[in-house]
Amino acid sequence: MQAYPPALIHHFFSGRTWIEGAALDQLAEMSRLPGVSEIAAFPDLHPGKYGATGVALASERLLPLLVGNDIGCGMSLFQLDLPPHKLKIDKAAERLRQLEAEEIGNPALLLEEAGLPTSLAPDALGTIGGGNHFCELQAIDALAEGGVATGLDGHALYLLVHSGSRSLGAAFFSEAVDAHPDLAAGLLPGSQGAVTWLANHDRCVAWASLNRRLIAARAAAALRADLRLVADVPHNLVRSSGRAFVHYKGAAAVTPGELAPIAGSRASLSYVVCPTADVSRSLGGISHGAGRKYDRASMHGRAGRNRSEREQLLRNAWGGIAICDDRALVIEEAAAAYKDAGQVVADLENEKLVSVLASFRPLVTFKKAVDEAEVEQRRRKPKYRREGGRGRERY
DNA sequence: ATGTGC
Repeated sequence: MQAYPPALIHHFFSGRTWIEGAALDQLAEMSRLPGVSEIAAFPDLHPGKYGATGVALASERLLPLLVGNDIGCGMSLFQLDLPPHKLKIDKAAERLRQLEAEEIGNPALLLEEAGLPTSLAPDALGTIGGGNHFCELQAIDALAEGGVATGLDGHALYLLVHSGSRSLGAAFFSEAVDAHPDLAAGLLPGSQGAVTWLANHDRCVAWASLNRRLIAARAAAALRADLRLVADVPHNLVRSSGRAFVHYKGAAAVTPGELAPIAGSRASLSYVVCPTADVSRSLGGISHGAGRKYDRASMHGRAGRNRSEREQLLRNAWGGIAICDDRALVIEEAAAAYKDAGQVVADLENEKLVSVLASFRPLVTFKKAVDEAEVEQRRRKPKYRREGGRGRERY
């Protein structure tokens, strides 16, 4: 095997930001992957399954493991034609609870309009998914002069949507894993494996963007509002740059001058920033969110140990509420699991990668609502009931 | 992240 010199690792975070040692170890491992020339690490850096998250990485080989299974995942921000002063949070939450029951139109037609095959996971369109994904109703907390100039409006409500390619990216990911036993070593440019993965990748990026738009359209319909797209920025993808592939893993792939959302947590502020020309120093990447401080498993026992604590986790300091009927997810996504997005943004600003345009407070965070129809169907056809009585009875 | 399942 050919030996490569380890890649240059650039840190775009300060000593004030908590960075887990395991993530730095992963960075060092990633710098020794074949073909890697340069790595940019951002303040939301944290350990991930196939390498650290919060990273942009340039390599002459394609490294699908680094992008992971949610190919095309990203953040989109929309402005609503609703003023915050009229908002009744409980009423809005009640309406948003029905988000995924709202019509999205003809999926085949929507896919066709997006230049995608009509067979591409049409039934999953407009769904949020799990994990850290959400659709959040927000109001501007603070607005810089530069924010006003870009059309951000302190007297409007906003929707921030974080979602990806659902089962589609996962299917292409495992397809690549199955086809290439040595996928960790990367795919060579122009190889059949690289061409196939890149084509699937491009579809996932377009599908995920469409998905976020449809989630927002559903939310706007539930709120009886109209909406306009402010920003749409993916953070799990690859971009070609000359001879190199730049891999973004939990790092927003930005363009100088084009607005980018940086998500806070369920109970802390989110931001909209304007990337500067200096992002050429960070491989065109910036942070995409606050970044995890504690992994999902270690949150159990750390937060939400009893019912009243869990109920508290659904409320925030601004009177906002979260809709999440999944008890484990409430705990795993507690604000305490995340770093402070304000510190993340301060580091990026200090590195001259961005200017901050506005901060946003969370009012209603839609994560997961129990589908009553589905529950009812399961009740009729119990999954674990068998004729022969093998296995445990569920009811 | 994932219809998180034999």
